[in-house]
Amino acid sequence: MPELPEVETVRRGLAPYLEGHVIERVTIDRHDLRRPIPFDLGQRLTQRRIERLDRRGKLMIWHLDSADAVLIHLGMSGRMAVSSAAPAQKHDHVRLGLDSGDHVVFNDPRRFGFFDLVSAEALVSDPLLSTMGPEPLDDMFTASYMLTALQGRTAPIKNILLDQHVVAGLGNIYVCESLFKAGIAPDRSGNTLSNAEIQRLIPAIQAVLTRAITVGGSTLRDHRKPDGETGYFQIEFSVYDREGQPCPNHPTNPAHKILRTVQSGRSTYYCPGCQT
DNA sequence: AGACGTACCTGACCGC
DNA sequence: TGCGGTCAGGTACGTC
Repeated sequence: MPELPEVETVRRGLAPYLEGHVIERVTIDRHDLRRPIPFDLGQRLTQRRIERLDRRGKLMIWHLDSADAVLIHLGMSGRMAVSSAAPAQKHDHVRLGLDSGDHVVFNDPRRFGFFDLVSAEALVSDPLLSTMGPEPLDDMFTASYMLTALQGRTAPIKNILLDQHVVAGLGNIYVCESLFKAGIAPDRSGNTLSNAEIQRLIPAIQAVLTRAITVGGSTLRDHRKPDGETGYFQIEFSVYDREGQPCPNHPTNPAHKILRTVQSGRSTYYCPGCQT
């Protein structure tokens, strides 16, 4: 699930319950996530105040009143939830009790995500964070940056946009949707994109992400806002998971039926009429 | 270096 | 109802 809009939705949902509050109790269910939970995480988190919630790509970062920061990746199936008091659920790996009486839970059935605690020095050299490409909604993410990034890249543009080193936060859903909006076929080699196409791609990505954040992300199966509500962007998908359905731009034209292909083992949805 | 296949893990869904 | 196969939003690693 969780791509940039979902992580941003979770961050915004959690912030009012967490920022300024003190962690009083830490319960860990199991340590063997994609990154092992540090054995001393409970000790280092207890009595720490959460100063600020941040996000970088698909990573959520909690800045504390200590030299540590919490790094959270939701993987494929991760969720965060806040409640006044709810019974522990299956796959609740980390549970925090706050001074407000609220409980914050990290739940991840597939354990592709992680809940890590790193020092300030380790944060800047973190293998994910230190090599991550620009934030797509930042001024740094421009057509000229992308032109350089695509030089010499023969891989399909779909795969390149999934590469977090090129641009942060895009996953399968938002890459498919952005390429549709930009009118670019997903199997095009990166280095064959024209200037005009790159000029369309940047604002297309930004528009798709911005709209998705506005409506709380996409809920296919797992994604929930911290209050348990679903996101709503899946209602607005143009191509993703819409194989055989009409393209929204040309609903009556049979040459504009959404197709599904597989690229590097992952589903790609696109309109063969609109995307060339 | 870049591209590609595979592995990690659990749950949902489909056909039989 | 149960079983096996397939698929899923992501990243890391080995190989060429």
